[in-house]
Order: sequence, then C-alpha cells, then structure tokens
Amino acid sequence: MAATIKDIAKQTGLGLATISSYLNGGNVREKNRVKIEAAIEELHFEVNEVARGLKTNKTKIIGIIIPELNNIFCAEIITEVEDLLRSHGYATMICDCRTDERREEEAVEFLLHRRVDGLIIMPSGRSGKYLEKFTKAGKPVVLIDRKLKDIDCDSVLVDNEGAAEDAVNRLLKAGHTRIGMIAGPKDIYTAQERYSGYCKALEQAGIRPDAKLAAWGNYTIEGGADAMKELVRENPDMTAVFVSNYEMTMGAIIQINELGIRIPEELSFIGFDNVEFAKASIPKLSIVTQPTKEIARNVSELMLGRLEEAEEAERKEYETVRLTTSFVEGRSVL
Amino acid sequence: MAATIKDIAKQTGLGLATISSYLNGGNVREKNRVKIEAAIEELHFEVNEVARGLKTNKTKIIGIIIPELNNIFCAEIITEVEDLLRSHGYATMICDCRTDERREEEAVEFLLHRRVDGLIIMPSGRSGKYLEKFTKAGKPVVLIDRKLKDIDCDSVLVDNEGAAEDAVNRLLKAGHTRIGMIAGPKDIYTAQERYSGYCKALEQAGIRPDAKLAAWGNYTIEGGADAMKELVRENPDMTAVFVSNYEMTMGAIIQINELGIRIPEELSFIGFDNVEFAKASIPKLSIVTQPTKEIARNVSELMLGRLEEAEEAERKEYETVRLTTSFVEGRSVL
DNA sequence: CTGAAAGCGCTAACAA
DNA sequence: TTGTTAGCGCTTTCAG
Repeated sequence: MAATIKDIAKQTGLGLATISSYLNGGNVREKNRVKIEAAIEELHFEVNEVARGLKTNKTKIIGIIIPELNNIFCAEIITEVEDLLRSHGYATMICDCRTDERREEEAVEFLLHRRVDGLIIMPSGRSGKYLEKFTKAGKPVVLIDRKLKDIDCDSVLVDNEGAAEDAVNRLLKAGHTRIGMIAGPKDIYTAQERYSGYCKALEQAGIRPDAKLAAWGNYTIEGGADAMKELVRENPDMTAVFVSNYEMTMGAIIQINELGIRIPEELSFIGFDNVEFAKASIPKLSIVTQPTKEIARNVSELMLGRLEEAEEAERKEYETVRLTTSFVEGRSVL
Repeated sequence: MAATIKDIAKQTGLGLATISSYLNGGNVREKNRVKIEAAIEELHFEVNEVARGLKTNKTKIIGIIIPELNNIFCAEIITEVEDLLRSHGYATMICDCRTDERREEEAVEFLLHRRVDGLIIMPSGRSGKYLEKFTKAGKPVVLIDRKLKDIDCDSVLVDNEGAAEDAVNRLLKAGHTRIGMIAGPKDIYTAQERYSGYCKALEQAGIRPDAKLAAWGNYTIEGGADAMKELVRENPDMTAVFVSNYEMTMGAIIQINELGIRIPEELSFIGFDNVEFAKASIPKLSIVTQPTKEIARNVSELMLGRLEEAEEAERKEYETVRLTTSFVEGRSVL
C-alpha cells in the first residue's frame, strides 16, 4: 500500500499538521523540512489527491464536453486547453458526446458526480437548462463556440456571421451571383450565424437568397459530400460555393473530384478551417480559418479566473469574448 | 451545499448502511426503496464519487497519455476508447504530451497522484522504466501502438513492418526501383518497424536500401514537407515514394504541389492513414490504413479485463495483440 | 434487511 | 512553528 502522511509523521516523529503544512507550501523549520523530505523519499510517498479533494471540496478537475474529438476544430482547441489547465495543476475529464444532446446531458451528470470544479462545453443544443445544476453549485461554466439560452456564463465565440459575410463578399466581388452554401445543422448556433452572414452579403448585393442554393449538411465529411452533390444537381447555373466547416469542406472536395468538376474554372470554392488541408489541395483552397489557439487561451483564462475568484467574494460580470476569423487566400476562386 | 447520504438517512429515518446498500444495488425493502427515492429526488442528492473513491481506493478513472491529440490517428483511437470506457462507468483523464518524454514522465506522476485505476499510454520513448510505479501499485498499464522495454504489460500494436513491406512491394511490382521513404523519428518504435519493412521488401527484390532515399521526418506535416523536399533534391532519379504516417503524407503532398510534381506521372506515391484525405486528393492516393476502431476496442477490453481481474485472485499472462493494416487503392501509383 | 460505528487520507481550526 | 482533533461523504464490517 502507498504511504500516507501518517506514515511520514510517524517516521519523522512530527505531527500530521506539520507534514500537511509542508506539502502545501507552509513554513516548516529547516531541520524538519529535511527530515520530511527524507521520509518522503524513503517511503515513496505520493499525495493522494482524492483525499485532498474530499476534504477541500475541490478536485482540481475540469470537465470538458465536446461534440466530437475527431473534429479537428475541437481537437485543436482541446489540446491547447488541456495543456494550459494542466500547467496550472488542473486535470481535465473529456467527454465526447458525438453531437448527441442526450449524451451531453448524461455527461453533465457524470461530471457532476465526479465533482469537477468547472465545466467547459461546446454544446450541441440551444438551451443550457441542463447546466443549471452546475451554476447552482457555484461552479463556473464556460461555453465554447456556441451560445446558449437559459444560462448565465462566460463564452468564447468567433464572429461567424462576419466570417461568412466576408467570404461571400469575395465571391460576389469576383463576379459571381449564383453562389451556393453548404451550411451546418439548422439547430446549431454557429451554423445559423454563418448562414445568416451568407444571406446578409447577398442581400447587400441586391441578390435574394435562393433556398435551392443552400444545402444543410451535418458538419461531417459525408454530409458535406452529399450536400455538394445535391447542390450541383439542383443548380446547373451555380458558379461558386461556400462551405462552412472543415469536415464538410473535405467532403465537398471529395465529391467535386468524384464528379470531375474543375476548380476554379467550373466552380469557385471557399472552404473552412484547416490551412494544411487547403494547402494540400489542388488548386490550393481559399478558406476561412478560426483562431483555435486564441479561443483555447481565452477559454482557459476565463475558467482559471472564475476558479480563483470563487475563493474571493465578488464575481465579475459574465463575459462574452468574440474573436475574429482570418481569410487565407488560395487559388480556388476565379 | 449538496445533499449527502446522511441527509437522506435523516430524511427517511433509515440508517446510512441502508442508503449505501440501495445506492450500490443491494437489496432494500420495497417500502424503503420508495422512501429513499423520494428523498433523493427531493434533496437533489448526487453521489459523491470522490468520497466513494477515497473509501474504495478506486477512482473509476483511467489515465491516458498520448503524444498528440491533434494527430488524427491518436484522436480516432482516443475518442473510441473514451466512449467504451465511459459506457462502463470509467472516466478518462487525458494528457497530451506533445511527443515529449519529459512531459510524459510528469504526466505519469500527475496521474499517479490522482490515483487513476489504470493507464493507457502511447509512449514516445523506448523504455518503460518510468511506468514502474504503476505496475508496482498493481495498476494495469496498456500500451498502444508501441512496445516498451523494461516493463511487463499488455499492448496493442499493428503489423507495421508487414504494412510497409506490402506497400513497397506494390511499388516494386509496378516496376519502380528507386523508391524513397519518409520515415518517422528514429527513436520511435513504429517508425523503426516501418523502415525495416521498407528495407526488407527492397532486399527481397535484390535492391540494396540506399540511405539517400530515406528521409527521417518527425511525424508532423512540416516534417513531411521538409523530408519530401530533401528527397527530391537528393534523388533526381527517384520515381516512387512511401510515406509512413498521415501528417507526413499531408506534408509531402503539400510539398509536391509546391514543387509542381505530378502524381503519378512523375512520381508514384503511397501514403498512410486517413482514407478521407486520400479520397480528397487529386489523384486519389493509395494508402496504408490502420484499424483505429479495432485498436481502440482491443485496448479498452484489455484494460477493462485487467480492472476486473484485479478484484479476483490470479492474473492472466500479459498479451500483445497485433492487428493488420489494410491497403486502399487509389490512382497515385503508376 | 437494517442500524451503529469505524475509518479511507487529507486539511484546518485550535491549542500549545 | 508544531501537535491534537475533528471531520469531508462514503463503504463496510458487525450486530441486531
């Protein structure tokens, strides 16, 4: 069995409090410090964070709920968040919910039982009702990428509408008028925002958005491919397309190859995220990219901040950070 | 403050043991069951897994240490493992170590303090010395994708050598003799295996492996691009290339586009992993793919099995599962 | 089947 | 500074 502070106390002849104090950076007489360190070394003592957690009512664990770890956008953010939190002593417990709201609710329950100190979530639904238990317990919740009704908390978003608007404007400027869009699931916040950016750009150019030109994918590769196929079938006059996430961008490209359509001669193309993929394509794709590192940094800082402030008395107003996207020029627009 | 079983006991007038028994699926008189459930509902009771963990000395948490969550091969496996373990009541604590051995050792320590019940690891180094603390504590360790010296435990691998050999044989059969390879880091197990498969195939065909034709990348996109550049520069007579992981495959393709080399006319190409990317490329890439789901399933089952068996007396011999890869035919070999 | 009591390893008053 | 003591919320004997 592993050694406990009791063993250390016995070995050194000191009291429990002294050992505990040493462990928590308190002041200990030099002579005793040496003794304690020797005992720790000798008995291979390792603090038991579980016991500590029970006592302090803080587990130093942050729960993370995401729709899909396989989604590169998620993965990039999570790696970074995990790194930042761990460097502050926090472990993360990640739950991949496969874009399933029911599973998300289960995950919330799961993490609640495990008494995580805070929750970072990229939610699939529209309402944050099921997060109440967290906020009521005084535990911080930080939303990534999507906004939720029925809940007060911090969130970090990107300017989805602006990003889509900008992309479509570029296509308009290149002279296109029949511009298709592969949008995300209708019930997802970001997808709606991006779609509305698309519409806004068209309207500003005096073009009425045509329902036939919008295909609703499901943020997956397959969904992107299907949507692309539909778009091409329904719109022989379409000369450009804007795809609104990475997985669907890849799917669309696969489909375009399948159909033998040439980019940009026959179809101008603007995709989303993953600069590397854009560079690996022929021709290089023009894409909208999101600042994943910056998102991660903001999320972590917000979380860490709330965690600290829980110690203190007052809390600051909830923040909504909105970051801007970038555009990476390729050769897919003509 | 959250309700505890004490509160439930008080509310129902029952003893602590009864509540605990109910919570753990024991037999409780029907009448009391109803009472308990009502109290739980009313007081919003949620079991505290931390306290439970302290008492039972089991946290129901599995630590996972990987080199890079951003690496799609890792991400695919981890998603699946996480899913399987969670469905058995286990949470996962993931540590991304950025292919850094020092960070891996820190992660081991980190997870040890948190008293995880088992460890799943895709190690960067060659020795498993630093995992001793785990095995000594009687906690199961399962290795993914790489084998380690100085440690006895289960592992799940793929037949790397065979996969590389097969790929190179295909190039040989197509008539190539000057075949390049972009290998992974020399100190990584899988990289060595794949390189040795490459050599084996050549030797069997009576060709002496030429050091100039082997470029050692670092399993990243950038590394793949650099290696490709070097290979082309040093070997004007090279007519085919085999790339040994996904990230480097993408990097190589980016570089090939950059250099304006045409596949397969000027260069035949076989890549690794990620069928989707292979399909999205022009022409479609021929690739070796690894069975990530199957790896995940094996890893989870091995871990779950060990966890159970810890309850019982004896333990089975350590297993090494070796899975086979597949080959997906594209149009990149001529 | 149920109640009482002990204790998992740690922290945090409080005294000394 | 250091020692003593009392729990954190749960499981688990052991009686009843």
